[in-house]
Order: sequence, then structure tokens, then C-alpha cells
Amino acid sequence: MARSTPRTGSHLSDASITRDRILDTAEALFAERGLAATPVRDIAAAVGLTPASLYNHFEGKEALYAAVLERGVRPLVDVLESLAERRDPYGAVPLVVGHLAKRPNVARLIYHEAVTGGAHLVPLARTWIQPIMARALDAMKREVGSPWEEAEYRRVVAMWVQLIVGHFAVAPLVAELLGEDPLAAETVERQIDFLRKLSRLIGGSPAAEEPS
Amino acid sequence: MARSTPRTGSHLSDASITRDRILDTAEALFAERGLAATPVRDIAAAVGLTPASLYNHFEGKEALYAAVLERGVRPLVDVLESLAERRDPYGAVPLVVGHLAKRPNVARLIYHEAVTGGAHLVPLARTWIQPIMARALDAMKREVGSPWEEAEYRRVVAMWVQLIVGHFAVAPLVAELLGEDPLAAETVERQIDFLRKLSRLIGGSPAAEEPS
Amino acid sequence: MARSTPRTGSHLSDASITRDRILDTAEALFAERGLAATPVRDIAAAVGLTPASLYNHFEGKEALYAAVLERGVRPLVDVLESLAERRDPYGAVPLVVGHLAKRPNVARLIYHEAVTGGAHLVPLARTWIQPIMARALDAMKREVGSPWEEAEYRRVVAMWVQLIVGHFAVAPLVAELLGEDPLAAETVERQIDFLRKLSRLIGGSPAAEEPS
Amino acid sequence: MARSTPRTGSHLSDASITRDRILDTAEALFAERGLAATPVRDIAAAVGLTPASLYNHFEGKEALYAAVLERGVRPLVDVLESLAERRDPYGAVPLVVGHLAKRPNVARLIYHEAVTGGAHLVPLARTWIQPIMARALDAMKREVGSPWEEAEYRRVVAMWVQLIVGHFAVAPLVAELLGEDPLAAETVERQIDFLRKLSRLIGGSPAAEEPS
DNA sequence: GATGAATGAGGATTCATTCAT
DNA sequence: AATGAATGAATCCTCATTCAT
Repeated sequence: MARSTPRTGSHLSDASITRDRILDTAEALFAERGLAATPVRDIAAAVGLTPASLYNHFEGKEALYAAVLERGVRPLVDVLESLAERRDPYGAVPLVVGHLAKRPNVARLIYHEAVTGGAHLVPLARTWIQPIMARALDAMKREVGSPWEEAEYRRVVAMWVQLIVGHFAVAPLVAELLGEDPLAAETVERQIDFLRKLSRLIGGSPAAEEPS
Repeated sequence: MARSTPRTGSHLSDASITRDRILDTAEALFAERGLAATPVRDIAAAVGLTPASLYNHFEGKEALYAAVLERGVRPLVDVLESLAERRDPYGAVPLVVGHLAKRPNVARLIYHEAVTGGAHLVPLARTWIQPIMARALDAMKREVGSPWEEAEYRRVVAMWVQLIVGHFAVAPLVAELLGEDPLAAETVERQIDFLRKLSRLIGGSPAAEEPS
Repeated sequence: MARSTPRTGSHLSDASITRDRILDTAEALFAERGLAATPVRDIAAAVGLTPASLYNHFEGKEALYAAVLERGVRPLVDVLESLAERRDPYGAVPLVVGHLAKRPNVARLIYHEAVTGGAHLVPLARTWIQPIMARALDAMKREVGSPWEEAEYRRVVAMWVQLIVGHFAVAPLVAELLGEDPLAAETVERQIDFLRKLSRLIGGSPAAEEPS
Repeated sequence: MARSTPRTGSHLSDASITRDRILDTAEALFAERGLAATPVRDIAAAVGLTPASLYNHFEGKEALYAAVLERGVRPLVDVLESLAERRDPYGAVPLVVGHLAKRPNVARLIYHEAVTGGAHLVPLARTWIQPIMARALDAMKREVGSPWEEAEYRRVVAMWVQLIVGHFAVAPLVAELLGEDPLAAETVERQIDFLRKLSRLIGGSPAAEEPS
């Protein structure tokens, strides 16, 4: 059950490799079942470890969960922040959708937290809501011919979050509605087109300018 | 631990009263934490019963959960079906939002299932997706000047579902985004206005005709 | 679930009819699974009653078990005592086997008690060991040409008990050994023949005289 | 409740020592009370463990029971098979009785299964009935002056099984019948003598030749 | 006499975690 | 860094029994 060959070869420390494998596995399981419904034992087993060994890498289940969340959300925040430097906020849509299409677990983790009102949600949300909201509000203000009043700006943002994140987070439900697998490449493509069209219909100008 | 006046069955349908109290309590807890994270003991305690007593009313945790789901979703389906007789589909928006505002747990239960891909989701979804989707597609086809192509119809419906149900299901997240309690009466009111406006922007005519 | 027609007709009190049905059912279940492995609920259900109703007829599980034992063993003791008046003890064999063939549950109940060393065994055993043992020892003493010494008499009796009662009590095992159903009429017949022959081989004269 | 020196694994095969202690304890309890009447907790407590710890060694109660059965019956089968190489089948009697006298629990376990018709009985029985039955039938055929017809051979074998195994399995009943403890060394000795004599009376020659 | 509802006491098993090796 | 063994605390559920109706 243990590894007979300690694998002295690979230079990336064995430790951090194992750590990553644990994170990968845990992410998948937490995304699928949620924190409460995922026994440590299952994660360990899926990695090929004993539960006890897992504790050499993480302080406990909660710490592992936090690490998974952190690791999963950070790149998303990065994407979001990178967009902040661009002038058009709606150009974010395809980029963020594209990112989530590759890492749908992040969306599911966020929604697990969101539905249960988990303790991690608020601190987490603030890290990415901040960069977006500020910039988005700003951009919307500058928009010409926008149909929205200032009081509605946050609602518009909330709408985009739900449409983008929700698509991946509640994939089984979306699958029933669309009649196709939400994670399939073509579905994602069509969803991006749909959202782009939507942004053209409800926004002022920006989506039109969106380059890519 | 038990009731102050123990086992003194009053007189009239004591049974179904208790049953309903269990369902109410279980609904609240399942909606909040999800199936896996809700111990039977907690439900029983909140009702003022012993776990053992709970098993006089429900076969087990799963059966209770199924009953909660069934009882919660049925009225929603009824609302949806009642709408089917009306000619305009977008008039549904305020009605459904209004219903969910009174029973937000249903939205949360559905999203719990949707995020985890629970076994109940598919059969459940089909009961209410059917009545809606058919009618909605039908109505969209008849719409004049609709900006949507037929291939996009289902996406439009999915969008409405996510915006309407999601608002209540991921309330903690929406709260962060909006900066206000999604369940507050005024927030719900504003959300309805927002969705109405949205339907005017993206649909053809229907929302305009919507009476109430 | 209850009986709609109170059945005022039949003169045998409803109560004692129900009581007997409970005893019949309990006997079958106790014989099959043993006391510990037979939930009161199963007995009640098999009778078509609620566990609670069962307590209108018996003080509790233990009392029911005692009643089953008592009711089952008494006829056996009667048979045994009736034999006491006959002069030949080996004539008992076909009679007792015949009795147990009709009521194999008794044998199983006795063996359940015997294997577990149940509290009921000793008082029970004494009721029927007494009448037999005394008579058997007496008869064996009078036997001419018996190959057994007095010190072996009790062993001979014990042997007969095991061969006769055991045949029905450990029927599943006997079935494997014989390759036929121990309870089948022909098997019982053959077993009686076998035991008769055995008694001729190991006893002195008696079996030969046996009339029926 | 736990051990005085808690979790200080000594050094050598601590694991299998504990495993064996569990098996020993479980065997004693299962033999005494049967599977259904023996709580896991009692076994654990008797070993000086927590129920939870027991699950580190066995998958569950059923698995433990199966292991107990397997471990208990195997030596018996070995004895039986070793006899197969000898020419006289009745020489088996003292050997098997001797074995069971040292491990009376095996007899009780077998009878528990036999009385309840447990699921393990048939597979179990076949492992030791096969080696015996074949050899015994064979030997009986070769016997000269046997009083038994071929159709009775299996009955003779069944008889021996009941007399030998039953003596230990229903010890409390036998105790009542004999007026002495069936497990006492002298009782066992006398029982062997009795069976030897019996084999001389009912068999043809073999028991006479039996050496020891 | 029958029952629904309630319950204390189990009863099997899981779970997150620890610790010596 | 990995593991086997141990464990307290749950967790779901069963059981025998009671009692008001």
C-alpha cells in the first residue's frame, strides 16, 4: 500500500507533489459532494494514502478544505484582476467563462459555500467581489446609453455572476434545462456566444467593442 | 429533553400536526445545511422529539428528505402550471419570484441537489421543467421581434431559472454582491422590477403586456 | 390495518384466537431465529398486529417466549408420560419421532435453549427428563442381555435424545448429511426404521417387541 | 474502560496478537450466545478495546463472525482430513471427540448455525462433510459383516456427527441428562469409551481394530 | 382489544483525529 | 513522509415497552 520505491529521482519535492495530489483529489470530491459529505478517508483513499498520512500534509479536514478553496479561487481572482486593467468590463465574460470551463470545480465549491452559507464564503467573496464590483460600477457609470440606473448596477453584476458561475456550479440542473452537457466544449462555446449577445442587448456599448 | 407534557396526544390530528412540524423543521435544516450535514438528531431536537420518535413518522432520513422535497416543490410546480394557462410567459417572473420569496427554502433545496448532483434532482427537475419549457418555447416562438433564435430558447429559459431560483438559493452570495438581504421585502420588490426590466430589454414584447 | 368487522359471530373468544395466532407465529419465528434474533415487531407484523397490541396478550417478549416454550413442550411431555405406562421404553422412539415430525419447532426451540444455555432450559428439561429417565433406567435394568452397564444407562438415554430431537433441531445440518429433507414424510419414516434397527442392535430385546 | 497503558504498541506483531485476542473473545461469546445475541461492544470490551478499534481489525460483525467460524472449523477439517489417510473410519471417533473437547466452541458455533439455518452453514458443512462422507461410505462398503445396508450409510454418518458434535454443542442439555459436566475430562473419557463400545455394537469390525 | 405516538437504551458502524513506529 | 492501531464522539437506526385514546 505504501510506495516501495521512495522515488529519489524527481526533483520537485515528493512532499509538495503529494500535497498537490491531495489538493486535486480533495477539490474534486469537495466540489462533488460538499465538505460535510466528504470523509477524509475517501480523499486519502483516492490519493492512495492512509487518512493518517494526510495529516502529515494538512492540519485537518478544515485546513485542507480551506487550502482547496484558496488554491481554487486564487487564479480566478487573478483573472478578474487582470481584467481590471482593461477598459471594458464585459470583455470579462468570455475570459471568466473560459477559465471556469477549465476549472469547473471552483464554481461548484463557491456555490456549495453559497448555498450553505459556509463560514468561508464571506471572506472569500470579498476577495473577488471587491476588484470586480468597483471596476464594473466604474465602467457602467462611464458607459454611454446604458439602460441601467445606478441603483441597478450591483444587480447587473450579480446577474452576471449567477449566469457565469451558476452555469458550472449547478451543471446537473443546467444540463436538464439545456438538454446538453454544460461542460462540453461546444456548449461552453455557445454559452459564451449567448452571454455575449445578452451583454449586447442589455449593456450600452462595451460588449460590442470587446476584441477577442 | 422531551416535551414538558409528555405523550399526551391532544385530540385532533395530533399525528399530522407532528408530521408537519417535522417537515417544517427538516425543510429549514436541510435547506440551510444540506442533507449530509443535517443529523436526524438535530431535526428531532428542534421539533422537541427523540430521534426514535421521528422514525414513527418517517421511514428514515432519506424518506424524510424526499418528503420535504416533494412537499416543497409541489406548490412551485402548481404555480408554474397555473401560469401555463396564461398567454404570456414572462408574467411568470413576478409570480414565481413572489412564491419563492415566501418559501426560499425550496430554492435552496433545489440548489443543494443541483450542486451535488443529488439523486433526486433529475426526477424533480423534470416535473417542473416540463410544464415550463414547453410553454416557454411555445411562447417565444410566437413572440414578435424576438432577438433570439430558436437554438437559444432553452438558454433563455435556463437564464431565467438561474436568475430567479439562484437569487434565493445562493442568498448569502447575492447578499455580498448586492449589499442587502436578498430575502428582505424591498429587495425582492426591486429584484422583480429588475427582472421585469430585463425581460423588456431582452425579450420581444411579452413583459410589456404583463398586467400586475 | 385493524379488523373492520369485529366478528361477533365466532364463539371462541376473539381474544384467545388472537392469542393462539400469536403463539403460532412466535413459535415459528423463535424456532427459526432464536429469541434474541426475533424482534417483537416481526412477530406482530406476521400476525397482522401492532407490537403494542401484542402487549394486550402477553406481558412482554420474555413472557411470550416462555408461553411458546410451555405450550410447545407440554404435549411432548404428555407423550412421554403416556409412554411411561407402557412397559417397553424403546417403543417410545417412533411415537416421539412422530410427534416431533409434526411439531419440529419444539425440537428447534429446545436446541436453541440447549446451545445457548438459556435460562429456561434447566426447568424445562427437568419436566421431561424426569419422567423419561426414571422409566428408562428402570426398563434398562429389567432388560435381559443388555450390553450396557448401569453406569452407561444415562448415556444411552442421552444418545436417544440427541438422535431423536437433534434430527429435527439441526435439520439444516442433517439435510446436508443425508442429502434429503429431514422433515419430509419419507425421510422421517426411514429415520424411524433406522432408529428401530439401531435399538435392536444396541438394546437387549425391547425394540423387537415394539408393536405399532 | 480502555487499557491502562493506552496505545503503546509494544513491538512484535502487536497487530496479529490483538487480532487473535479478538477472535478468541468473539469465538467464546458467539459460541455462548450466538451471533445475534452478541453485541460488538461486548466483544470489544472483553478484549479491552473500543468498538471503534475493533473495526480496524475486522470489516464488521459479520466479517468477524465469518473469521471466527473459519478459524474454528479449519483445524477440525484438518483432523478429519488426516483421518482420511487412515484405513479405519471409526478410529476417527476418539480423535474428533478429543479435538472438540479442547475446542468445544467450534461445536457450539456449528450448532448455532445448524439450528438457525445460518447462511454460513451450508458452505461450511460442505468443507468437512465432503472429506468424511466419501471416506466413511467407502469404508463402510468394505466392512465385513456390517449390519447396515448401503441406503443407511449416510444415516450412520449423521448419527456419529450428532453424537460427537452434539455432545459439546448442547452441553447444557447433556449435562442435565448425564448429571455431569460434559466438558469435564473424565466425562469426555467416558463418552469416548461409550462411543467406542457403540461402534463395536453397530459397526462391523473397524472399532475393534482401532488401536489407541 | 387495537393502535399511534413516544421513548430510553441499545446497536452497528463511521468519522476525524492522534500517536508511536 | 507513511502507517497501523486506537479512540471519543457522532450517526443512523432498531428494539422493547408504555400509555392515552
